[in-house]
Amino acid sequence: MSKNPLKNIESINLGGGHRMTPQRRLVFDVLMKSQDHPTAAEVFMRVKNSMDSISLATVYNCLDTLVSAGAIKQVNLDREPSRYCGNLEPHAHFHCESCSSVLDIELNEGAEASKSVIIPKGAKAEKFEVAVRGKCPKCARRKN
Amino acid sequence: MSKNPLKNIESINLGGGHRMTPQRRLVFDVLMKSQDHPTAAEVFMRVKNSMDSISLATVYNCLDTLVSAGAIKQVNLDREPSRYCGNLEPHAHFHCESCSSVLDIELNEGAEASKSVIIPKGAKAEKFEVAVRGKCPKCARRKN
DNA sequence: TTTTTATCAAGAATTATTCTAAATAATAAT
DNA sequence: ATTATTATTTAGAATAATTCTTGATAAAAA
Ligand SMILES: [Mn+2]
Ligand SMILES: [Mn+2]
Ligand SMILES: [Zn+2]
Ligand SMILES: [Zn+2]
Repeated sequence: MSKNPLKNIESINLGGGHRMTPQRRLVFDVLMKSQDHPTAAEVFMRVKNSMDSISLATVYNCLDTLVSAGAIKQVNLDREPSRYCGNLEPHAHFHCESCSSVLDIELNEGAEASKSVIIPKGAKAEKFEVAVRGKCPKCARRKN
Repeated sequence: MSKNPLKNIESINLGGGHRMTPQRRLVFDVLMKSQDHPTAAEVFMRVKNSMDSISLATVYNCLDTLVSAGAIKQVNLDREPSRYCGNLEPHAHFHCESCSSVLDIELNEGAEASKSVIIPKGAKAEKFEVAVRGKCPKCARRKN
């Protein structure tokens, strides 16, 4: 069973006069099938299998549109290229320091991240993000 | 009272045959005096007041060296330029979405961020980071 | 002093991303 | 159905933060 129960892109409303297009559909589909948080360049390579004529600029455009529409998420690690995530469930990310892979991690109900920090008086906190870095299971078990 | 009780750079050991130099001292001093998480370009401008001949490349080099030595921290927000922080106490960061300022926020003792996520079996978590984004007190009170 | 090593500075190179402009396609208006 | 409007795609140029290269300088070691 896939973690991302294949959402039908037809059901996704992009809003603001945005059209559903073959390119956007393909980019979205790649993300729904991916568990590994691909970069724009990786999405580009995967989409090219279905549509050889697509350009990298279009992939960037589609990713931006889908992120704005809330259909996918953008994941930023330190100084590395942005990665994209098709898992819309609330979750956090684990960044492996040796292989740079990104894993979804579940949030613990009851232990909210919002309770771990003290928001300054008068500030309006809108989003809490927890990131963990370390070694992924694969890299942790490797000797050295 | 400053939040960063002016650490004497002489007392900082950079390790690995790294020398203390006037440039590194100045960059460090700027960070100790700053509460606002300046970017490399901002550090550059501030350091130029004391040493007009310093170059941006050197500021980048000094910042990297100081970060590696653990004398300062690097703070990365989404796709924006890196910022640097002289506050070595454990703390988190609040990113204002309207003015892009970065504020230190305190960690709540007892409600650890590590408890809010479920680490994958076999992974070695080394660092937990909580980031909050929203509107800083100044921007929140402004009538839109 | 001579040799070695680290650092600095200027500018070139890199790289992820955004922008520009022209072509194409979809939608709306007539 | 034609025409006009608007959105989209594409290739390539531009941008911007950062890193790299290289030739001085300077400090430390021999
Ligand atoms: Mn994810
Ligand atoms: Mn800070
Ligand atoms: Zn790994
Ligand atoms: Zn603000």
